[in-house]
Amino acid sequence: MKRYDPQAIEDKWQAVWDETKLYAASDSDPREKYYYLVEFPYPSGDGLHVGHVRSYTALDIMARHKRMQGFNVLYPMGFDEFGLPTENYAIKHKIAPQAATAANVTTFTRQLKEIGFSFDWDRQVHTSDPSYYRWTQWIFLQLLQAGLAYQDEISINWCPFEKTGLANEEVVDGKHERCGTPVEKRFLKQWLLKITAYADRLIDDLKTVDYLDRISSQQINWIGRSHGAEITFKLRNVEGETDDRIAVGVYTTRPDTIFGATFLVVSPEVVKTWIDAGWKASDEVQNYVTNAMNKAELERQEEKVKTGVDTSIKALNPISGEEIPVWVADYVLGSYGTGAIMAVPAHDERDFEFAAKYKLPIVRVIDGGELPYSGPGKLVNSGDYDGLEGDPARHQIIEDLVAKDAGQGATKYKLRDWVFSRQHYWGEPIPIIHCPKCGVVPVPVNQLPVELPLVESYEPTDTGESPLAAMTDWVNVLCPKCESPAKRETDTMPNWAGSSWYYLRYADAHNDRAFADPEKLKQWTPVDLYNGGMEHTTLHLLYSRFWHKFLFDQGLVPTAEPYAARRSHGMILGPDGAKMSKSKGNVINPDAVIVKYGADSLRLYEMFMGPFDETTAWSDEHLSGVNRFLYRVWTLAQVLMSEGDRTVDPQAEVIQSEIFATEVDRATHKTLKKVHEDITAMHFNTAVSALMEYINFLNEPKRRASFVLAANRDLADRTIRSLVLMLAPFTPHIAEEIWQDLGEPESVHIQGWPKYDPELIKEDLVTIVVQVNGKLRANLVAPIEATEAELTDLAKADERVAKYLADGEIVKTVVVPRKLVNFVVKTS
RNA sequence: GGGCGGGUGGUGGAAUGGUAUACACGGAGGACUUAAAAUUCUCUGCCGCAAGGAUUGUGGGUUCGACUCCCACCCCGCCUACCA
Repeated sequence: MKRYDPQAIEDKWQAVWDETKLYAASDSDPREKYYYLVEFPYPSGDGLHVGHVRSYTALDIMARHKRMQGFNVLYPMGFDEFGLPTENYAIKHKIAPQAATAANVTTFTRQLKEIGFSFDWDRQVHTSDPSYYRWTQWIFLQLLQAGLAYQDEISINWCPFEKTGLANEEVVDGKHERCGTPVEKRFLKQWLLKITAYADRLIDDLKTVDYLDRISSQQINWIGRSHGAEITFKLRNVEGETDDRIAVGVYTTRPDTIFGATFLVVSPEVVKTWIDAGWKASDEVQNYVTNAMNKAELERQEEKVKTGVDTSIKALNPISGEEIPVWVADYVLGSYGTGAIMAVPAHDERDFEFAAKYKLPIVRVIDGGELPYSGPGKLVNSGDYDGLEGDPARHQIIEDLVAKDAGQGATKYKLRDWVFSRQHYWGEPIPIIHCPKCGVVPVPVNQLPVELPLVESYEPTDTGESPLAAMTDWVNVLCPKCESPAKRETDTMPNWAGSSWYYLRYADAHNDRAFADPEKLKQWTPVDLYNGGMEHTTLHLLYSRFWHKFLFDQGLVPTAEPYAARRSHGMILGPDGAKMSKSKGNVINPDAVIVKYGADSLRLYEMFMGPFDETTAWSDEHLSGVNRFLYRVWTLAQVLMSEGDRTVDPQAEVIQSEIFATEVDRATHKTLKKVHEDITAMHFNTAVSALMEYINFLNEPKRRASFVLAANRDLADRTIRSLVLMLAPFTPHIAEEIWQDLGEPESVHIQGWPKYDPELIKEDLVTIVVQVNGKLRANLVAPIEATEAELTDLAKADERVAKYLADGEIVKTVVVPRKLVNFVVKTS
């Protein structure tokens, strides 16, 4: 009997699939398209992670399943190559990032092929390839032209370890999310992209796509839209005079509490602009502001006790007419709203704390619970507005503010513009030339790509300039407009640039005249199903939606949203239940798993380990169970296929009847239905369970022996075929091998998916559960069409039930046809 | 503090109003073997010798019937956070 040798058959078939380009998607195929996308990997030196495998296997199964159902499926793969780990590795080992990337891509490619994913390798995308980033640069120039890219001298998050500016999204807990270094503040001239211009659409259009709820809500949260009012308080300086240099509006979501505003708080950032404008601050205010501005984010966040200084400025409440003091305090952020608030200590916890500390008045204006009370309620102590409820009060006050020209309704967002400059070598050069005469000049499109020059040192500098600045040959150019000496922009793009549009390039990966042909975009986009990690929800996913919407507005892509559906896989933890990390030594290497068990086992285990979207810990023991299952499948296949020796083992007890065939076919079709539905719903773990149950059923010794009978030849044949077809999406190699052993000349992966026959799975007998007062007392088997009366009689007749009915009165009988009978009994 | 998940045997988990614990792991015992591994068979959530009983984080509710629906609370995970 032929032995199961996973590694041998996997190598063999991978070579065949590669050579025959079995999974290449055709642009001219008239069948309905389906586009599955997984996040392309960053080719780090660590190699493929089992987390990649989980995501890629899931969509590989769906892609294979859809292909078998006759769809023209696109399931592409590429590499997100720019990024700091590669640069750091290159610096440390003194090799070019290009070389390090090439080596890592080779490893990743080998690993991906060894798992047998059905990617269309002809459409590979490499973000660091000039033929690709040419178009990344081109899109940037379109953004620039549309006024969505701009330069600004801003205080940015600066990572002192990697010596680069960071986007907000990359700062976690005041630390750089990748290297953990506390982030500092620096003032640098940076390129920014106006993602805030798309804030509303990025929220509102979520209604038009099918994203996992937690993904949508996380994006909505991150964008942080709130509705309120912007209110102008007239300011008077110490002398009681108005001063043009000091002015501020405040933003509040609770204009209804305006009578409770007992002071104003302005952020140090705003006060600094006053000082810069020439306003004379007291030494105390001056010091406080300087101090606060020098603090790193982390320090400011860590302060538990609020501090502040009275500026001696007075503000006039436009509604109540009251004069209140203006304070500066760093618990108010310069970067949100207007950078100033009206403090309502009675109804805001932070203001309450501050007022208590500095002995500022606290006035209740909303009827409700204990102070500080931030809930809803009727207005009190609010002059003419007393008695109004929150919503009408807010509307009325905003109306009155508008009438007095002292404010209006306003919508604010937490989302900030995307800091798009990095002071690093290993990224797309920003295609800009700075001319002393003409200013910012875009590199003419026909001169794209602006290629990264080879440099001697990739070390970032401390000056806030990228290493490219040292490349004078490259930096010094003539201005494309006036031909006077000019300099290239030396900052590069963040690593999120290339990934913001790569899914479009898959539609037309080799186009050198456009980022993609409009017809091909129409053919393939949008992505029908996109799967990726939750950690990209507020980074890559949001950025790429933004770019896509921009391209849509430019008429360059056919849809307003890039991804029709987005799903996310759960994290795989180490066997110890902790997040996998090199330092903890709990990293599972897929290569080792393949060497020991084979790729099919790896794939099947990752699907079986638990619900696809939930976090689960790795277990080698559970993996070996799946491996055993595949050996059982193999052995069973040998039995079902055995040709020459179809005699009965005289010792074996066999079933040789029509009932046997009916029973087997029914099991087959039930499994077909279950597996089909579970793949569609991404319930891969239960699909695998169903296959296991099916194998257990077929493998029962009596059945196994019966399959070998000459009379059951056809039954055995159709059973093994259905089994192999069902397994094909999950474990493509073993399925292909058995399919070939069945004498089939063509690949199993281009066969039609076997449809289940609803007639076949109809049962004529069902198990009826009999309960007394809701407690299970008996099971009985009854014909499926039995009436309520018949079921009641059958149930009453059962001695196990009768016992409980004897000493009481049946007050009610509940019958659910095909399912149960429940007697409600009252004992006297 | 806010948002989103989740809590079921020794373990991963199944069941979305109708037999709780499918499937798998682990464990126990048997067969095969000189032996071990592998394989294979039987048993295996808890208490109880058994009959039986209790049981899905806790407490309450709706229902003939609740892991499932509703209310309150406790715990865990992820995301986010002086966002006014």
